[in-house]
Amino acid sequence: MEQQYNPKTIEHEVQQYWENHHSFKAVEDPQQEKYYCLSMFPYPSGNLHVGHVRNYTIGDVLARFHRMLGKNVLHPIGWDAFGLPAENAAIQHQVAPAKWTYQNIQHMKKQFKQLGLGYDWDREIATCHPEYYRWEQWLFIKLYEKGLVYKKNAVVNWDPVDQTVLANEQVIDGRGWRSDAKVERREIPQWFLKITAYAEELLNDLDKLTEWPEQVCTMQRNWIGRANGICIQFDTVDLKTINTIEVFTTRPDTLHGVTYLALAPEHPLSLQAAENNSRLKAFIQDCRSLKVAEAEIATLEKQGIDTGLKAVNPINGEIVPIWVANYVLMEYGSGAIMAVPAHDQRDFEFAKIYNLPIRQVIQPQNTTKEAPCDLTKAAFTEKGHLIHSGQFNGLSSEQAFKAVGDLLQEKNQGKPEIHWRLRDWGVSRQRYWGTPIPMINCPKCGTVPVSEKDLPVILPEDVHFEGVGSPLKKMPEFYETNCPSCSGKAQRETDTFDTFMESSWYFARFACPRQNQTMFDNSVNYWLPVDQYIGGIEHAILHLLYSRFFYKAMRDLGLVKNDEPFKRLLTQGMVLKDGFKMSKSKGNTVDPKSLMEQYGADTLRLFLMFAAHPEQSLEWSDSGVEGAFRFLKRLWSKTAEQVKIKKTRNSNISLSSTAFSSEALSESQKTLRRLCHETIEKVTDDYGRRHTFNTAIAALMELMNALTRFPIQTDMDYLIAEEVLEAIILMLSPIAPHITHALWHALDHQKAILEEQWPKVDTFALITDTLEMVVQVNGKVRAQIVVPIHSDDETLKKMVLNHENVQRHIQGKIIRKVIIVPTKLINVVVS
RNA sequence: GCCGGGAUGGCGGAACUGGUAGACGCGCCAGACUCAAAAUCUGGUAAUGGCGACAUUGUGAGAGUUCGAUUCUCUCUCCCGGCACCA
Repeated sequence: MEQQYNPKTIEHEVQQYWENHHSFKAVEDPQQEKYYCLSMFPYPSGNLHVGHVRNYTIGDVLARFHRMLGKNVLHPIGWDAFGLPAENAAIQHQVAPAKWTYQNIQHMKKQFKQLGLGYDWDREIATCHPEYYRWEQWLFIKLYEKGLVYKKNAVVNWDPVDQTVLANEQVIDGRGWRSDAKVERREIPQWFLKITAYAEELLNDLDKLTEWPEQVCTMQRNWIGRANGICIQFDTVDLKTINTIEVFTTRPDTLHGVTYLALAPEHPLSLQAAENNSRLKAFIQDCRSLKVAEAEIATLEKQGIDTGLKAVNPINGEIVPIWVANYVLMEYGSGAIMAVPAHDQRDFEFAKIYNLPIRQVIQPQNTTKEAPCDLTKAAFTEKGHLIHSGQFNGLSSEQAFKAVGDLLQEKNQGKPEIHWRLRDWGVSRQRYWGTPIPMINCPKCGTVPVSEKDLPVILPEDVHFEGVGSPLKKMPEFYETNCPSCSGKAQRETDTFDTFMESSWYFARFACPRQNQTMFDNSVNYWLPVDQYIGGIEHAILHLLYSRFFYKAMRDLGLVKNDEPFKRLLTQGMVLKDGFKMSKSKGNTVDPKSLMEQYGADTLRLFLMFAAHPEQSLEWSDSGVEGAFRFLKRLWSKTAEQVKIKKTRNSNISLSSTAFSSEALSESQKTLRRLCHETIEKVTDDYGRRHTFNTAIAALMELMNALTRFPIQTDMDYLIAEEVLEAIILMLSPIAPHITHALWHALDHQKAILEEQWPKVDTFALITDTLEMVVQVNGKVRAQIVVPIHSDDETLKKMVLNHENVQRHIQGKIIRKVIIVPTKLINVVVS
């Protein structure tokens, strides 16, 4: 074998070997346990960044590890190919989005191969291929037939100069990014998927996701936001057109504390009131220049205007003013709220600004007298018991919830309701580079879905892209068609789907990506659900929730079995540099290409897995890479040395591994074997259960250090060294697959390392007869003692109290107690 | 603003169930090899005091629970992710 580690030639050769042997081709085999490992597919932006490398290396490590455990592994990859950046590139570089995207895919594919990622390339998919999106169009029509699709008006960011809809990302400080014009909210008809029909199940099934990070489940729970409350009707005073205002509240117990109502600026009554109120009209107009983003509204300085109208509190007949306020969302509830400044922080802030009364009606638990709590700085938002609430005084918040609800229901002015924060999913995008929505607008028949036999509706790829508006709207050859129902002249939808549509089902299509008769065939029942899904924490809500929704909807259409698509989830942290998410705009990207050229893919993979726990954000540093490279070089020369010894020694010195357990081993031999098998135990757990590749690598480095210090003099030394070295190489192979492939071959193995089994723990090697315990006095470490295993408490106590350093610290003091934590620690408490 | 997460040596990080804080790596220091340098190998490396044994302090800040807290509870500061048209 070569004396020098030369990653460039090795990696190329090994990659060639995998290619020639179709090493990663996945074939269904009902006899074998399957393992479907998937990293979230990338958007083909053109350049690979370190975050990608991290994501795909984690997936590759797990796929290779489970393969060595004997499972039938599916590890596919594809491209989330539709999206806004392609349109931007089209404008910037005068290249069609399709061409730009395909070039990027080619480029990134090459880089993925250079990274040594073990994908089944036969299953590669790109979402911009008609063979892919035809099934999305087909599914959309099925969902339409099932009543899960509807059309309604919804607000978008409208650029009045460019006459185009803008993404939130394209609105900067309230202005269009290209035109710099003040953005307006505009309502246009759009398609929606009824995800709220699954709200309950999406919430409840989170409990089944025991192998998901708890924080992701919590975020989804909050996002779905089940709210148990009461819908209350306030009658308006002297108003004929709109005689009630509906509000939703989760705190009916605070109903006596209502001092005003607040309407969203888009609320029908707001608009009506503005008709002969120019100040209000101007205010509503002002609110319209807001970007369509919740964060935008929530961080606003609270503003509002009194409409002059009044409403009646149904519980006590009190007349309260009706305001229009910018902090009330039209999308949530009924677009109107009852304001209780004393017990809601946002209402409190608003009331402070406009000098509206703040009336306490809830008193903290455990307080008996009716003393007002401090409401000068903030609202009291917790539950308690009622005061100043007439007949309800003295009730707890929970009791009042029911009592108030009952009374309102009796008076026919309210009813219990469950509200969801989750809103239906708007899937229309007024953009070119996306899946065409398979709908036809007929002047006679209205909206009609495209016939199944006419699918796919193909997106024309050869277009002239100006950047203002979608080219589809200027292409009669695209939109002019006939109505499937009456055959008369009709027009196609020119909007395309939200790109989250494609990513909500691609994981299932990997089971049968070339199937052109049906969306899925029987192979989905073999491969799904995904056993391990890996992706950025930034996808914790939207992508994962949409995918869960799709899966349930597809289940109800009989397309898949099971309730949840992803059994186990690993959310990787961001790769940061100088404390920021890497992005082109910040100019802080690290190019993996130059690192790969300098050190090779194995070093880059090793470093990324070593630098941090996969779920934590990773602070990039160039210097650490050197250390990973050094480790591989040491492993290389250690193996070369071992091979040399092998050649000089008698060839018949092979012993079966049981021989290692014999009493004949020396202390140092036993110690090294024990460390080796402890390491196998730890690394197996780190890979399989904990997914902490960083600590697995640290353990392998420690074992390597021990091996380096172990002198080889006898045949037994040599055999033990070989056992340890082979264990290190095998356990490192999922992370550094090229070098370990070469080293395994150099150690005279015929089988390729990726066909080998994961090393097994020899429990005999773990046996020891002493252990080290820590001795504390009053919780401070004062000594370490080596004790025979299974020592009884009395013996331990005696040993500890006789210890010189312990004696010094307990001298002249009274021993209060001695705490013994078996196998770990003894704490002497004195005073 | 709301929801979720994070903060540990000069740096990246480890400490899994409340039990030796700083594993492993980087960097730095010293030594070996070398005419010299690079590479490589060996040893040291939280701070303070001490020749040393050892002692004191120390995990963003402040409080609390406990024999014992990086770990649990509360309050706060700063940073990161998401907030429905970036993917």
